[in-house]
Amino acid sequence: MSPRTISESEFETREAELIEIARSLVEKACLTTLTIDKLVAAAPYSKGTIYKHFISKEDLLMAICNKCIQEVQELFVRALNFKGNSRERILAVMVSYIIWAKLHPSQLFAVLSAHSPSVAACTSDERNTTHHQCEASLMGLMNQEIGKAIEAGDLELPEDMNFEQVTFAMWSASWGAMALIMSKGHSEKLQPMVLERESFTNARLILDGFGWKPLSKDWDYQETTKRIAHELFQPEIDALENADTPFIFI
Amino acid sequence: MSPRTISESEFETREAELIEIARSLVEKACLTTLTIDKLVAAAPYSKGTIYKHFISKEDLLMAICNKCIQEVQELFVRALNFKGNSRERILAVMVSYIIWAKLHPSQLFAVLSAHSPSVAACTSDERNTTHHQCEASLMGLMNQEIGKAIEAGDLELPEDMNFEQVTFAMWSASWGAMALIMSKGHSEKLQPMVLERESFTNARLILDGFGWKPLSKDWDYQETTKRIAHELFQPEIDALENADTPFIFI
DNA sequence: ACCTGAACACCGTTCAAGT
DNA sequence: ACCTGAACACCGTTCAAGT
Repeated sequence: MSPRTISESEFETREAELIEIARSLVEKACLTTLTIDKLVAAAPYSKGTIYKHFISKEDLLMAICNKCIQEVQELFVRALNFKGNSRERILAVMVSYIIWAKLHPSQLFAVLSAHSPSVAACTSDERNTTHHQCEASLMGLMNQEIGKAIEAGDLELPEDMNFEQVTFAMWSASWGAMALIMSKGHSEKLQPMVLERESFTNARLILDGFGWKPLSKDWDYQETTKRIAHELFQPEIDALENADTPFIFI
Repeated sequence: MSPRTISESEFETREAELIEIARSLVEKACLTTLTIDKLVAAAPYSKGTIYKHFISKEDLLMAICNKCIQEVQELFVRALNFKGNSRERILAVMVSYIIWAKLHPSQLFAVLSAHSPSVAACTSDERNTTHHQCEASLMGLMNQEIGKAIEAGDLELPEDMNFEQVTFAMWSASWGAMALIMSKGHSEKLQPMVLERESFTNARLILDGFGWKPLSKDWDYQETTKRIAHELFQPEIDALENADTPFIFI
């Protein structure tokens, strides 16, 4: 093959291909066993070429994380199309996140791990920028929904808070539940915790705390959850069923 | 020195010493740069001896984590002695946790990192058991407080929830806020988030969601926070001030 | 101009030799 | 019985040589 300048788009295609291979390696084994050597072995390119794309192993991890966030974003968009009130749509987002996490536990671990100072420290500036854009985009979807809820009269923004803080409250509560439950092996105390139930509990408490209507006492959100699953995520629900990690309806 | 059998207590003393050296290395630099080689260099024992105590690097990390949890537990106990109502005592626990995290950000990172399946997988059974005991003990303190709150008529246990779930809701919401804020470098969206404010917001929402009295609208918890800081943690507050990472009163 | 893979450095883990 | 540290294996990163 004669040497020639590869175009930017070819470069990007190759990068996407590498990220997919890396993700499949994570999926087949786990994040800890992912090495650059294994990526080289699984990819049709050499080590040097791979280091043209990722300046470090952490950079690769962040690239995987960003791809995951984009995938989650698609689910969020689908969730926000749910025909219902504003709080039901927020619940749909929660459901979609939980479904994704249960479908791809190893990828979730990549997302969790990518959120550590040591990873960001070894990541290229562009990748970091992209990462922040990905997260800002997710937050933007939520902020938009908050605006709609206020417009609809379902929510009153606490005077000393902005949209980002409201989103952060929901985000961090979900994040904590996921991180603790999904990351944990066999803790006696955490064993009985169920991701679906605890996530919904957190969401319910936070949303009731905001006075986001309809309050949990005034609405059957269990019924809403069933509708969400059935109307928006039936294929994913079936996939979870087949993988013997069924979605638990509380 | 003539060879002789070392006693169990000598062995434990040596282990505690090694853990302290490892913690000081983490404190001086960061968790990522901690290596067994550096521990060997800093400790008066050889590599082989260190592997008598820790079956892997992960085992050492878990040991550090457990020591941190014990330290946090002492702060919790102090917090629960606060003279006030049940919800104020819960707030005192939150304050103590935030203070510890701000005093020891690198150690917090060790605690966060230890909570990952890959770490638990490479940890000795005893260490893992101890870890679960440490966390169960922390949860036990909270559960006890929940019992007192119910007795005092401040809280009504939701019929479909047990004590552990109530504790988990508070724990996971704090965990998520800490993990996201402390682990993050310079995200534009997360930059404006303030650990103290966001943690208290989460706690307020969760506790209001439970209907834990006095509700935030009926009590000046900002005043309580000041009292907690002053009456229980003045030395730590001063230390934070001197470290140029002051505790932020919202 | 781009790609390759040998070479290097670092670090977690083991174990034969020593006391 | 206990300790030591050289040796090994693995893996992230670089760069001189090749096309």
